[in-house]
Amino acid sequence: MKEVENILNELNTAQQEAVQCIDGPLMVIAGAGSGKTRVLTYRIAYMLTQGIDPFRILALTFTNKAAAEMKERIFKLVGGSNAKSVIMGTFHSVFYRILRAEGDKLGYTHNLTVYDTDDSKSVLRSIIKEMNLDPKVYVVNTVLSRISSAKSSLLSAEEYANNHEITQIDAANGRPHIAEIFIRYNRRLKNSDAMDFDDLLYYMNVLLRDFPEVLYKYQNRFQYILVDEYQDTNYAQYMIIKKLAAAHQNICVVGDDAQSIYAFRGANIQNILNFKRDYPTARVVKLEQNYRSTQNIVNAANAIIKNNKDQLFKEVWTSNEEGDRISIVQSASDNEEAQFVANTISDYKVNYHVDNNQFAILYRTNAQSRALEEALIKRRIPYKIYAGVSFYKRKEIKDILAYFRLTINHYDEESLRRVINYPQRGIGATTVEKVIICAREHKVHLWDVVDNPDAFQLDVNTAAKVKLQEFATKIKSYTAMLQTSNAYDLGKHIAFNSGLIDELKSDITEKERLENVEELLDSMKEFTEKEPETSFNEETGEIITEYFPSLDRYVENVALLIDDDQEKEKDLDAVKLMTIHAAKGLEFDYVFLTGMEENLFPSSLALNTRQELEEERRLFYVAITRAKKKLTLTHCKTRYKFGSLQFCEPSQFLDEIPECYIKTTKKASAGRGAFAQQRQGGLFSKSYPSTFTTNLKPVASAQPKPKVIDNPLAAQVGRPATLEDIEEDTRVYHSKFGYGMVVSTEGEGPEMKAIINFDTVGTKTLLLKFAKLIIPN
DNA sequence: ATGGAGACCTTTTTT
DNA sequence: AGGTCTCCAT
Repeated sequence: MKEVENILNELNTAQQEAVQCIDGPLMVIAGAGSGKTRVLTYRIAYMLTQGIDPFRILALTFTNKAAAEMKERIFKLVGGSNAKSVIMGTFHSVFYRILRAEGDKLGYTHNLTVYDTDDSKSVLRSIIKEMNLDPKVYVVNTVLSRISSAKSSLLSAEEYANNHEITQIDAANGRPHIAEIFIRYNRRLKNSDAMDFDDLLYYMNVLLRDFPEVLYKYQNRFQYILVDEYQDTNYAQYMIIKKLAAAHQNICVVGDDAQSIYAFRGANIQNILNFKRDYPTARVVKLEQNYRSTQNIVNAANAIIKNNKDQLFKEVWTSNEEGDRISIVQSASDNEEAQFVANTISDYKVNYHVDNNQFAILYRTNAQSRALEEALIKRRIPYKIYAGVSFYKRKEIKDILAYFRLTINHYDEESLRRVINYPQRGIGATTVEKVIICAREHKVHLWDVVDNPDAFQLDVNTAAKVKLQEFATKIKSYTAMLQTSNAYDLGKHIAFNSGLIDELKSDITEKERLENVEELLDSMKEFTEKEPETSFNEETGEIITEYFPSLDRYVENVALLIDDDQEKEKDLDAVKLMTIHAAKGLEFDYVFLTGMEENLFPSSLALNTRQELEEERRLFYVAITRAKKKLTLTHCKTRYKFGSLQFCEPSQFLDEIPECYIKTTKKASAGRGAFAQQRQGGLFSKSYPSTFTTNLKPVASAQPKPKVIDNPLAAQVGRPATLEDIEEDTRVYHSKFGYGMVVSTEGEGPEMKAIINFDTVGTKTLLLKFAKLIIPN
């Protein structure tokens, strides 16, 4: 174990203060790149050197990755079982563990299943169908988000239904039945002995609220609480923390209000802004020295975030070198933007011998990745996209996990429905429907009917009944093995015995899915052989150092896991592509932030309120502060959106960067005037032919891209027209028809048309997205 | 039962 | 454009 002095010597003054202040409430405002994780881990290490019992320390994170990383780093600092024994994990996983132990008080069992978002949606779909509601009105996503935010605000379904304000909003939106759906949804989950993600927080609150002895127990257990990313907590999380910390007040929250970017998921920035109000005696430590980025980047980021009203004061600074100025580059189209980025990366690699993995290309929306990918492929630059479906959300993985879950919990309705006829075993949709109706009529579980159709006078033919019972028998045979076979043995048995493996093998195109199942089995093997982590019995507080690695243990662990192949990713030398959200917490030498355009970033959907715009600005702040050495912002004049070509204006955020940090000057005028400005020069002045040729094999989807609107005449006679330009009596120039006057317009957005009376060729009706009109000088 | 055509809808997404 | 969902035809 490291000595106390050593731990403290590696920290600056503010960091030391944050580390040593272990009693009483503390808020650490950690600016970007200020060594937040370092403080968190050193703080825990420090506490351990002070003789604090690791079992008394609770550290909550938002991601499994963050928890794992912290664990590893603490282990390196202090080593041994001490580090392992700190209760560290995501909000959801820690509370899931507690709820499994205490859930009987709320009418759940210790086999409690967690439904992920897909499961929730599937339940909702079936309820909406059962209620004969129009799925086009009751859009699953909308309904789920209503329910989710209610739960995050600790509103029960009944309170929701009885709240006039809420029901009136729903009614006004034409969805008066959401409250009823909510009630049924909860009932369905309860009946399945399942909780969704929000329930894990909601019921943890209920537990602490309604059972004083439980509250007392955990207040006593967790005498030191640390919360990472506090700015992203929602109300439910906030309340849990508040209740747990109420007795001892040893609560340390770490975060950065400037990096709060998850309001759309219920995160409430007020939690961090109001910490002082909640804990008047709280100490506040600000980590303001940035160790990551150049002065230009840090200063630009500071200047931008100043435009937000909701924030805590802090002045981030760095002693790093001044560095390159920020480049702003305009391209004619999204494809050219992508080519520019790829070419620049190539240049850097050649000139400065930079590895691929020091580059990141960031964007606001996932859809933007395609053009970038194609350009990188052309340039033969290895890349990896960080997005898409996580391993545990893949169909084949969910299928096999559904078998596991059903084995453990027969009442898990979603799992039952998922696998009852997959692989096909002659239990068709009609039979399943009848089972559902029958179960609802008798108010029993689907499983009960499947297991014993005759007991409930199920109205299907004998053959179907036999098949149902065969299925139930099969599952029960798995259940019987839970105590005798370890997770790997049973998992493998189920994979083969259920027919799942054969099903995947039979279809040659499913090879990847088969491999994924094999990978899952590998991970089960690893789990089975792994030395168990120290745990403790929630009920008795007894420390458990050994347990049988059974399937239910495995599922418990995997239920809330997302990342899988972190290890592989670490040494992968590839350019990284991801959304800005996904980039939070990461850093790269060279960052390209693409699509700096109005309506894309900031998103057109975030322009309604100041709060929304401020969140976009924080997102911009996060993006900028990812860069260590060099930041390049790109935007283009046209971009394909939803399949049609759109004109784009530079993002208003570009105007917020003081010119002294920008490589190429940018005139102050925003909006129209800024549109035609050229932003080239310096390092990026080199132009690349737009028909960049290589002798490589063509890109996967090598369809010829529609020719970009890039009219060379524009520079001579005027600027390209935007949709907003076109109105009655607007004077325009067309490369083929010459000058003319707009007579009238019809339609909106990409489909907007204009009737134009041309001086020489007469009246024409033009679809504006194709017309390449120019506003004459 | 199963698959193909067409309609529809697009932000971000730690669990 | 592209993915997902629905519905209809086979």
